[in-house]
Amino acid sequence: MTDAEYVNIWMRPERPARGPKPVYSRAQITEAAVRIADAEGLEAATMRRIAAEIGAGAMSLYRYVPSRDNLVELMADRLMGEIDVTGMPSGDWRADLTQYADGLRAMWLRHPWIATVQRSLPSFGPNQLLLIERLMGVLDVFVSIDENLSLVAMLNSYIEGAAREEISSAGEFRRSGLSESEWMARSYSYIDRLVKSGEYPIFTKIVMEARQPHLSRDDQFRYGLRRVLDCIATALPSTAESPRPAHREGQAR
Amino acid sequence: MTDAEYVNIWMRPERPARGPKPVYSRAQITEAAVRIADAEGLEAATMRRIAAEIGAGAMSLYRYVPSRDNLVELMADRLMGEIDVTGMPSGDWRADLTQYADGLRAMWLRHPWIATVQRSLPSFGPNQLLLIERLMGVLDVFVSIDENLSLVAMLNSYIEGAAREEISSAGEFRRSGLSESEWMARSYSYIDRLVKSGEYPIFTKIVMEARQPHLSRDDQFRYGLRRVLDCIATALPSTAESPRPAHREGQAR
DNA sequence: GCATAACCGCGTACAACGTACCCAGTTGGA
DNA sequence: TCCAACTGGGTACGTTGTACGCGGTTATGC
Repeated sequence: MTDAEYVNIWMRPERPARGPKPVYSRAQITEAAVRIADAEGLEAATMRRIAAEIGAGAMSLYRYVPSRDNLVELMADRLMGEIDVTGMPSGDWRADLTQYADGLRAMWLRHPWIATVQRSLPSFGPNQLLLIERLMGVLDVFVSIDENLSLVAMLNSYIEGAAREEISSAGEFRRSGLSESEWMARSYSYIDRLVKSGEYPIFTKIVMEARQPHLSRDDQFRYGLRRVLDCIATALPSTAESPRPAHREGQAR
Repeated sequence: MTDAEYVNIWMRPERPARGPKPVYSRAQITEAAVRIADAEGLEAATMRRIAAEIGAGAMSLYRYVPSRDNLVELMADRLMGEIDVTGMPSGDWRADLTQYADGLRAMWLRHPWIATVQRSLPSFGPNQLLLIERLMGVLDVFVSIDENLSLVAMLNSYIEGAAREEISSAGEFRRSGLSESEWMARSYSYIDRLVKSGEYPIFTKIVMEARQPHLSRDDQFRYGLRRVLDCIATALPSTAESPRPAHREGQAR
């Protein structure tokens, strides 16, 4: 009954404060779990492993967190806190959204396991909430709330999609157990076979382009981002664009 | 050695053809796994459960598939085959991309568990390859290959992002073990507390809007998609837009 | 025609997982 | 001072992916 009351992690108090003082803390456990996930992937962050990391017994974690799923929620919200959105409705919406985009992408690349946590239901942790307030505050003065939602969703989709692609194509060799060069050698023969078959002309062009990219990953991201921002600009009133005209090319930074 | 040769599922032959005739098949196993995942989520599609579904012993599956991870790859590629891209470079790129977008979104909503399979490395199954050829063929005549990649990535990100949001906000209550109404009642109290606190004005506006949406999910998707297509249009040469002018409003269909 | 190698389905077994349950020790409020 | 409410954590259970090996089946070389 009292347990069922707190289906939501964010409503459950960390410690009811009656018995002996707890030795550990949610923050400490979350930190250890993030550390392990960063180094070895999310599936390596088992309850036993996390407990060992902080020198506790496996079952002790359940004094602080109701389940592993809930701990992952905590981890995800902790990551949201890494994105710097201080002073975010600054007046220059392009600068704000660019800073946010860079921050979110960088966070994904630092913690690629975030791609594997599916929010089965929206989870509004404190960091997530703060992010929503600041980020959506940027366009709030220009457009209606549903227009804002639509635009921010498009921006977020672009960033996450780009990050997902970077993660899957460049990193995350943990799962396969192969080193990067090993995998390259293996998959090369398969891709080579596809190319040589002549049945996939466009795929072949993609492979050739990928072998000799003339844009760095950062630049590719920036290029696509500028396109998305230009797209957002068309949905804003003309008064919004004053600090930095849409058609003039600003420097990259 | 001979096993290590086939790290890639698509290079491993289904059956070496020497011993007795196999009773089952990869396609049959994949089909059963998809059926279970659709009904009860991907984590319910265990090897034992899949085997039981087709009336086989658990270990028999390993005669056809090297590991569960590889089976999931097979499942994902099977899903790609559901998207109708026949005769796709039709000349009307807007119509083509709209059809693709609707198809991909519908597929995601039919198989929400696809959101939980992370391609740790790009997996080019036959259906995936065919999709790439047809889809990227649409813009191939207008732009360079890297521009095409950038545009298609943006489109895909939008579709997947929108689908992810629909899945997490509307469906997928399997994991929590709660019914929809139960969960609504629980989370309502949390959201209500956030709203009443007055600390989150924009979040509050979002909640109010969500309670009384004035656009259906389909329309929301279409609205955002049109914006993305308009954005793509600006990157295309003016000759591309002939069949359907950008500034004239076509009917929804 | 027949031995044999290469396959088949699948039962058993094992390590690793999340976590229910329990117990001894600790502590703040009465 | 006592006891309820906590603490850390050991043991144990059900479930998972899958390594291994068995007895039966079949295409192939002689």
